[in-house]
Amino acid sequence: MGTPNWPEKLSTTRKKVIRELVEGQDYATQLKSLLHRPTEDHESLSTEELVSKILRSFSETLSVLSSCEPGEVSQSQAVSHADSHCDVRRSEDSGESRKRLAAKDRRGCYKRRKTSHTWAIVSHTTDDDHEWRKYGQKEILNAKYPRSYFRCTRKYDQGCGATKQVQRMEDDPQMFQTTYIGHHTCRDILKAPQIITDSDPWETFLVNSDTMMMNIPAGKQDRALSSSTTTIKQESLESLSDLTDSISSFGTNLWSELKAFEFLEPAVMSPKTGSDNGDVGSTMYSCTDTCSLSLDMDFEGGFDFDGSEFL
DNA sequence: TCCATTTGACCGTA
DNA sequence: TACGGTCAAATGGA
Repeated sequence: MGTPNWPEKLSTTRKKVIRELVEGQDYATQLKSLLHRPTEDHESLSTEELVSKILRSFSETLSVLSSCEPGEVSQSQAVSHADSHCDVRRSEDSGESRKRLAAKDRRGCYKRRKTSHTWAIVSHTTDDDHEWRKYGQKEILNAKYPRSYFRCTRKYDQGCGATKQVQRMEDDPQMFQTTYIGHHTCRDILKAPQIITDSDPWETFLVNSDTMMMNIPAGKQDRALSSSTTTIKQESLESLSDLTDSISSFGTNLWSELKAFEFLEPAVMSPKTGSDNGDVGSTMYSCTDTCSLSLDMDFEGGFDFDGSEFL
């Protein structure tokens, strides 16, 4: 995949990402100390302000990273290619036999994404700040309620590959578990990406910070994933402190990853021919704990290198 | 008539 | 081979 301007773009992108992460790490550290000694200190920022700043920092980082993912571009191309294939089929026939022919011809029409950037939230509403179109519903084995499938309405005009799956919770039918797959690449300026309006900062935290959620101490992950946000809100101060520890360590680890990334950039820049479009993210980060947990970016074949480049 | 949703069938992955 | 994700024709509402 030839993306000539990709190195320069990455360079600026990297700087921005690093700046955002450093900022986020700084705020997280402040928050941590604030939680350890919750005295009235009017000089420093309040916890809420700090949380907002951390969230903004990570949102910005994610946004930058996703907007420069070549994989997203290639994905859109793949989509439009597939679509055109289907459209040809669609327009060429009509009548009784069409359905069967069409069904046969559908082979290769779509490619299921393998591992993409996914994260889940549990909420009483399925609404968020994006427009979604429902494209399917499926009964799931051992699940009481069907799962609904949504794609971004900008899929075809802007090639946005974001999708979400919504499933009603079995134990609490009022609540929905929403799984987001992929980040929005559409440019809907009026609607800030991944900001849940009716949520408090911690809910938003879960929405935005899939990678951080992975860093939530074991045992809390499940609760964060499967229980309602109310439960999350009731987390004790100690838990919050743990969380800020996690954020801090996430920032620190990510920082070292990025430094390594920066150091090895020439290798990154050389496209590896003949690779198999594998799960770049996991290969790339399989060397450290952080990697397997964080930055699980899936470049979907566009960012064509693997771990061997680093060795 | 257009657009969103429903639904049955197809297809990829484990 | 079963399950789950996606497609696209059919359907219904505005």
